[in-house]
Amino acid sequence: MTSLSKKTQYTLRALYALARTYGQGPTLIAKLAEEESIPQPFLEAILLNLKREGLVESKKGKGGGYALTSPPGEVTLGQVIRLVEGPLAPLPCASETKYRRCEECLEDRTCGTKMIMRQVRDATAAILDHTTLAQVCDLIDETSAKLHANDTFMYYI
Amino acid sequence: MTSLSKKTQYTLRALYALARTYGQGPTLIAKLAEEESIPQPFLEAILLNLKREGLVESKKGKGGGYALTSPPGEVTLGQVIRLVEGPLAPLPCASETKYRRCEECLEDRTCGTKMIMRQVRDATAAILDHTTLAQVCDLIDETSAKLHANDTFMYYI
DNA sequence: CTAAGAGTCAACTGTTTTAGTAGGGTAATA
DNA sequence: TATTACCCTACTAAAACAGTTGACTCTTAG
Repeated sequence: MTSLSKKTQYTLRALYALARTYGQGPTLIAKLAEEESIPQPFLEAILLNLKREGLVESKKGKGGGYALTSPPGEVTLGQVIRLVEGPLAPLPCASETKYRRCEECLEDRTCGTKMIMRQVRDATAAILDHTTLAQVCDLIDETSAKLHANDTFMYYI
Repeated sequence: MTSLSKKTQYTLRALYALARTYGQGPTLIAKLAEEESIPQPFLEAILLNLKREGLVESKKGKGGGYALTSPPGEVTLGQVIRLVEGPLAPLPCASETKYRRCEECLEDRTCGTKMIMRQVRDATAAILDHTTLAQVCDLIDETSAKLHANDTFMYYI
């Protein structure tokens, strides 16, 4: 089921970075690509896509770059992943936002797999639609802080 | 994220069918393929794989066919999906059963995406590892019964 | 008003996965 | 010993993934 593509991982990493500099002006594609180790032309395509979807805005010319359109606390992972990967549900017929009848189940209403996958979708959406970029950044900071505290502590043993 | 392949859907359909005839002797590949609308050579490969993993057993010659190894109440969807699709986690580094360090996150311990995907994995596993073939068959029967009751009811309005 | 900075865009390419097909081999039973 | 039925390898077409190429256009400073 490994379903998060590299593209989505790149997208999320780029957005975490933009979240951290929100309100401080635009960031260069080149800088983002460098710092997050993402092939620059690929990142360009990714950001362009996010721009078309309204998640980020861009500025051309000197002092240009990309920035989040909304505060990081208002962007959920669910939104982002849906933009890049499509529906969260493991099957199109189990999707809430983009339901598409499944070619596989002849009797759509009594497809057992579908009913269970609907539960999986709901559980996944409950997590991803309530987790924002800001929360992820905080989580990363907390974890780093704890790790560092432990490392420091180790030296004293 | 649509991550359930046709192969897995076929596998599950075949297993539901075998679950319904558990204890009544083996079922022919040809019959399974016909009834579940699965290309027979593909189904053969699927069943062979399940056999290697110990989920089903086969008998050759006249009166042969395939049957579940264990009672349908003891086989979970989690087991089956892991066999066919691999780990339930959206990222290899978020897997409990088959952890594999992620090439993408330089600092594995502070990867935000990983931490959230771990939550998604846990929620998914909680559902799939507690749902058995028998439960799915029951769910299908109940749903069919309700649908039929409604259909009948409609005629009386 | 023009040069440099910086994003925009279409089209192409190599690799991997998916969803099969083809065709013969092997074991069990009547 | 013929028939039934599973076993196995190898091949392939199409789609998805992970990029690359190269030309283009807009913005701003000087």
